[in-house]
Amino acid sequence: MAIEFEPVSALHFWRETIVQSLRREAPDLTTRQMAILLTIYLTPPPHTVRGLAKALNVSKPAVTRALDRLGHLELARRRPDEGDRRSVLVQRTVKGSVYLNEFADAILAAAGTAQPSPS
Amino acid sequence: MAIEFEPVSALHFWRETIVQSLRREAPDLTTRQMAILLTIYLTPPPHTVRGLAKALNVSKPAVTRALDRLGHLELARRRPDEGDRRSVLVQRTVKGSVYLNEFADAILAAAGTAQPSPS
DNA sequence: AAATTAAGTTTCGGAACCGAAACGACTACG
DNA sequence: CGTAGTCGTTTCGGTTCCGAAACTTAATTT
Repeated sequence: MAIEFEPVSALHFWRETIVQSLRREAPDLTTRQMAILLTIYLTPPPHTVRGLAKALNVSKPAVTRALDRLGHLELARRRPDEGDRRSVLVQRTVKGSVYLNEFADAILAAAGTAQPSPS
Repeated sequence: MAIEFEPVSALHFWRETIVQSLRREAPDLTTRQMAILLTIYLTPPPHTVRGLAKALNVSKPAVTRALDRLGHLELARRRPDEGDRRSVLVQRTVKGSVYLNEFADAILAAAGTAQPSPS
């Protein structure tokens, strides 16, 4: 799928994607929660609370709370670090993979519809 | 700017954009608020509360509250409809334009880094 | 074995948000 | 007219979120 991106069409594309996700029944994640979820799935492990907080410029309690919510939704999972029991390793789940696959589809669909308006 | 989009790179691109906006001092808008702001700026007027609510599949009180916040941030403005005084017309502002221009820049920048373009 | 440092969580007070329902202002219809 | 319908806002009860600071547990240092 090839896209020619200009500022206005970039905004159209963004709008199309988030409007689609508003319509879905999929759980509505905050920006922070989404950033954490994407980081877990897209960057190499291990992922710790402290590492996520630093990488995303967010406080540690905010990461903890986001993980509470993601865990409750079964989109991510906490697992104690056997090597250092102070640490927590954040891991992926099947539901999380499905959720992000569907979200990627929404992005691609939006990229398709937001395109045709060069005039 | 040309982009080849595949599912995983679409997610990388999305992550890059929202992580950038997390870092900014720019006010953090909810998904609904962002959808409303984009709709005001990207689709033809007039924009009313009920129209926005219907277009975005959101309740009217949610639109009212989102407009309260956008108005307080001066990203959008309410103006009474002289023709039908029950209605409110939602209008753009200079700050809103600036905000979205910067956001478009963030999208384009993310598209650049998230995509080691093969062409 | 203290004392210190580190990682993550919990507490605290406050702010923002949500849907459903009630409400006031206004228009349209009979 | 008056009644019904429309539009946007406000109220109500409840949930979620936030940062700062205190706290718990575990590892490291002295």
